Amino acid sequence: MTVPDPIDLARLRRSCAKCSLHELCVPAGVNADELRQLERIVQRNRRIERGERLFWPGAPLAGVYVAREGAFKTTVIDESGEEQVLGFHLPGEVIGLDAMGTGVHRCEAVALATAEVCEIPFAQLTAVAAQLPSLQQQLMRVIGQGVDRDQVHLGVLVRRQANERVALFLHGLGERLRTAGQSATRIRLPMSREDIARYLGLALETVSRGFSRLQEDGVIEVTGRQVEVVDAALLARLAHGVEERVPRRGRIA
Amino acid sequence: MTVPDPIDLARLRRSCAKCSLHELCVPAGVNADELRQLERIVQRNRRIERGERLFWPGAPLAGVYVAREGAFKTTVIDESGEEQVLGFHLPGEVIGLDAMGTGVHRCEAVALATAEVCEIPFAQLTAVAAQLPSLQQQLMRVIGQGVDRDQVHLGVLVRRQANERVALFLHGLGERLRTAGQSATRIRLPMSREDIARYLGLALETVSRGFSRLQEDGVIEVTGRQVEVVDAALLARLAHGVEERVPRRGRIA
DNA sequence: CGTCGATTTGACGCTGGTCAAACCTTGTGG
DNA sequence: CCACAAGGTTTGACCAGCGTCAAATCGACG
Repeated sequence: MTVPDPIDLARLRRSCAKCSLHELCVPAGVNADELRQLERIVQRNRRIERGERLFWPGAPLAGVYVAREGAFKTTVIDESGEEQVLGFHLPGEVIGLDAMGTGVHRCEAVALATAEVCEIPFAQLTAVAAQLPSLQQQLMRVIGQGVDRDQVHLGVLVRRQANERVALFLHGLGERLRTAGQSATRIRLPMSREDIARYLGLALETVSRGFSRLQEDGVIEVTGRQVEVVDAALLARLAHGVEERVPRRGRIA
Repeated sequence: MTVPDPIDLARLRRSCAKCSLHELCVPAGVNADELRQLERIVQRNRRIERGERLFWPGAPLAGVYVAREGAFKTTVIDESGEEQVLGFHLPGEVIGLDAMGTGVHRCEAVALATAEVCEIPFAQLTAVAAQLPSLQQQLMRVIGQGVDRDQVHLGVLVRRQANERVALFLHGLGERLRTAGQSATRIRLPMSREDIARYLGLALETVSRGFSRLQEDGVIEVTGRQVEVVDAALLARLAHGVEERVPRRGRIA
């Protein structure tokens, strides 16, 4: 056991944050020694070209990934052959925990743009985690948050109007871009309208109409994949289902 | 360390299976000693009346639960005040892992019928798990399977026609009842049409019409909450989205 | 046997899916 | 640097599926 070293810790934290591993490390619960151990097993700077896959259904869980640059989508093909987009993964967000349960991936992760990822080999992660209760706990927490996100997503897909879904998507994306250290108002979408549609459970034309409608209403400016959020406050309200130009139909008192 | 004791193990396994803890214990990975330790901390036979809650949003994670009798639904209230049903929990299925991430429940669990539950206090579970890597892993596996289920649910809610959703719901329920040791064809639904509707993201009238349609097509016999599956094979096909796409009032060929 | 909530059934209109075509953006090659 | 090609995106027209409102009927339980 060594005495905690504030300077080293700070450097590692920065490096970790830079490498976007902060979801695993930063939110407290991991001390200097543990962070150092974790750092040691991280494999850095693996380059993934646009369209390349990080893993695919049936692949054994090799590791968890965090993009430093670029973006990913995770998808499954349902039995009718349709692609369902489960989620998008921006820099700093953990990818690959879906195989946690079975040890085998059920979805595939595709790079939406050329990406730089860090990889934590799973065997070594569990080995380290087994010796570090706080990391174990942190791992649980990250998984739990993933579940939370899924449930939120689920809530969005059901019972929300198409335009609300689009607004919520854009709003959420902005928030996440902000945490990733990018602008939340000047957005270059890494995914196509079709990807968004398959994420939101809509037809791609409906997504497109949603964007157009938001532009008409002065909420955003759209030019293809370039989106400028003009009225962030309004976007947030629309996302939370507060208004909607057409008065809402019958609702609980 | 004691030598594994097959007789004791068998007894415990049975007891565990009877108590419906099998999701945590049975699927291998837990040996006799570990199972014994786990058994020791299980609190048995807590009685929950219909409508009573096991936990609610904001409640700290006290333990994980498994119903031995009865059934539960887990729900959240979205920001517009609507109740969204996240899932139903039949005997043998673990309840309460949603608080894994944060340590605080985000949903509430309500008994749909008077229930008998076993509780594993969380603090003790983690304490035991910390010393038993295989249990730790098994815990992860159960959580992972929960995530899987969520993603399947998600897949159902999107892109599926209303009638397909109803068929898939009934089919899935039957399968789960079978694993719980009950009949998969003679079903007494513990939940209302409204609960089902809020689970599937439909209006309750649409769910009702879905049941009626399945009856017209000779798939099931419905009398209120009593459902008899007449043609299980057809139900399975409908659930998997094969056929359907039948002209307005035509029967399935 | 009566009451009350749950379920079914009917009628109608809106949201959003589908088909189709025009338009824009981006990348490529001349 | 421009022209062209190939996706990607937008927009329009149409209509069917399903949500909403309303009322009748059923089932559970006192």
